[in-house]
Amino acid sequence: MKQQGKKKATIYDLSVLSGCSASTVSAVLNGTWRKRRIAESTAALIQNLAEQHQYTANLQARGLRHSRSGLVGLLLPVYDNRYFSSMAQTFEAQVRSRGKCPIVVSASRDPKEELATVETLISYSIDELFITGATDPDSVHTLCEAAGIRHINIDLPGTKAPSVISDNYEGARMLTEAIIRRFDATRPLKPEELFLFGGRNDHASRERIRGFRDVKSALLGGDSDACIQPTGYSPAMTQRAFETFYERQGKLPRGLFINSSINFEGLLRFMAQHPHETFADIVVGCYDYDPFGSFLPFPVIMIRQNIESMLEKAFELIAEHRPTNKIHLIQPELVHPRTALKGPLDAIKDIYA
Amino acid sequence: MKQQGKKKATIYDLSVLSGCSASTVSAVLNGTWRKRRIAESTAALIQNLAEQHQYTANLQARGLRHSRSGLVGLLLPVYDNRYFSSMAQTFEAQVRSRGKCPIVVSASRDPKEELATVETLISYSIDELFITGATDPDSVHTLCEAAGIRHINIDLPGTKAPSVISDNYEGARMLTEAIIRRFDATRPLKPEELFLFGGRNDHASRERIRGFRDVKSALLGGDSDACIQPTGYSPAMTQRAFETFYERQGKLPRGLFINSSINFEGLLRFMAQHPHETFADIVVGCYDYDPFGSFLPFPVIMIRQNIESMLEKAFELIAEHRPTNKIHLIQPELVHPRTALKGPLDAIKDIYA
DNA sequence: ATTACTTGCACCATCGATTGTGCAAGAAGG
DNA sequence: CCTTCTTGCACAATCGATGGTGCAAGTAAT
Repeated sequence: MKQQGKKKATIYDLSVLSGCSASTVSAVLNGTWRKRRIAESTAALIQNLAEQHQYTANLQARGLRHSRSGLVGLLLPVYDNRYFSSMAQTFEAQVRSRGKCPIVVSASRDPKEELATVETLISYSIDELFITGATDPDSVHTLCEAAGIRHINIDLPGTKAPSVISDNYEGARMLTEAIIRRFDATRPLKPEELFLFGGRNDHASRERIRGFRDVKSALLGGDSDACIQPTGYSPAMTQRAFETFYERQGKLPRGLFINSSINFEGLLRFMAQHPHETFADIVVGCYDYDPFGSFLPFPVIMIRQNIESMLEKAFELIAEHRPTNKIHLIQPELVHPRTALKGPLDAIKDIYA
Repeated sequence: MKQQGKKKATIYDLSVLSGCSASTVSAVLNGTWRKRRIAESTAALIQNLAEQHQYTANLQARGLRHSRSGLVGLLLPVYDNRYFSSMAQTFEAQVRSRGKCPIVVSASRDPKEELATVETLISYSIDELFITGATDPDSVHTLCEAAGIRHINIDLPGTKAPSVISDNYEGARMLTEAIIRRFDATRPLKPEELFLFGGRNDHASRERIRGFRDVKSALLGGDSDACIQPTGYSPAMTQRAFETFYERQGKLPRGLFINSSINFEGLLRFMAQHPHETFADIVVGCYDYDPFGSFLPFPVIMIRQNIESMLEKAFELIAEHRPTNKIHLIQPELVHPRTALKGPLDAIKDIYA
């Protein structure tokens, strides 16, 4: 009974086969048939036919009719690091558990790409959009608004849409303090030995920098602009910053606050060019958690953002009838060196076969 | 001129505004207007209106008409590791460069979820589907076949659809040999000191295990089944395998072949429970590349699968009119310890602002 | 037997875009 | 002035699913 290579069966095909009208077939197959007082026997007949012919609804047609698609989108800047890939993984699970279909797309932190991508998603009548790492959240907001699409910002505070953000200020404070305290009282960290690398002029970076400076000057004093080295979210730029620093100073700072795991990859590239000894005495704090990063040969303290809670809260907010544009803060977590946390992959069953 | 909160403009709205028919509007906006001999001036008028009213086509309607959507799908098992997240990242870039819209979904290595997800994608009339890490590629094939959707397997050899796979056998050979040669001639690795952890009964694992055994018995002799410890693709299971081994032997094997970075995370969890000294003398080979993994405190040799080449080849094959079901092998690359390779993120421009 | 419901389903417009076809007005040619 | 093109566009069917409305046949009530 297979339709090999043929077109897919439609309700019209089943309508002819069953002798019923297309609307009856439709009602039976989308579950509204009791409401429409279709006879039990008719329903059974049609359901059998549908199964035999492997009927599946054309969701574009349904979406066209409903102006909704059942799709829920997640807009990411990139996939290829543990923060965003965990985000995607968790998002998928949560959307599926709500009976919808998750769609993940990335826009490479390119404002044009972002808008084009969002327009495309809107054109497919996605029902909801979760936005994270957008460079221009307010323009994205404008598009969604115009199309009447519910949307929410994650870890980026748009002024116009509700947002769930990680408490970057507090996280940075915890991390900075942990770095400082990690040093022995016999050879404590001096103010000119603590630097921040990475980040750019986005909200998250600004907050982290603020937290870093506040704690640094409180505990060590001697704060100056020189200890902040923004490099954008680029491994190559970050590597260059380390090389430059090293050339000038002949060594790395003993205390390193790295703004994200992407920037941390810049340090890896630097490491590949220099012997082990270069890193004998350093302590790294990285704002992002990567399980492998936690086990490097020097102490790496990490901040794990609470992705599940952020998404959970986001789903909650987006479901509200009239979401307010308030900003919801979620606390991140400090992760000590040599720690392997469970992640979204642990939720996946993998029967060894 | 913004349509704030209103419905989106359609060709009918523009039809009324311009005084032209909807078909004329459609032709102008989809670029076929020259072919339809629409006057230059009419086109300009309509294009202006479209811009003023922020017209964007309803892609569900277009897709319904065309039975195509412009979407290209990638089916992943999971997002949250560097192999698959790199795959997603590279896929996105390649699809975009071809003017289509990439859609990435994961199915958690669950056969049911896989089929359901593919059915959903088919229902949206996706144009092409790239499949990787599916547990049941042949069923997926059957669905695609029935719907007439071009599809291709990546790193998993379906018998029924064309496949591009990584040369897992050769990769495993290189990796095994590199592990063995890493040991000093003064204290060479003995056959009972080399173990393989991870993997399950899928094609990739089988090939890797085959390569491992062949090289091991050739170089060290004394092969036995005991040195293969399959644990599925689960960090937790892998950790348990290490703990069990450690309890029994009082130490880890000096040579460790780890089947994937997911399994490597099991080793991280084990590491968290044991002091540094436990790992003083070991050499790890991991089949998968993770930049952070490459810099752990002991030598980690990794295999980087050539994702760009695999996808490139896949795009080439899927574009062929009549693709043959042959299997195309792509060579992976050995990565020495302490190596930070460039990745797909380097292609992303990040102007520091 | 007449009125009043209930049951079970068919009819048809609709969502927005696409495209084959047809046709009027004007230009060109005889 | 009468054909024959060409130009420029309108008409209407179509993709597949949905849901409001209408209506015949059957049942119950008076």
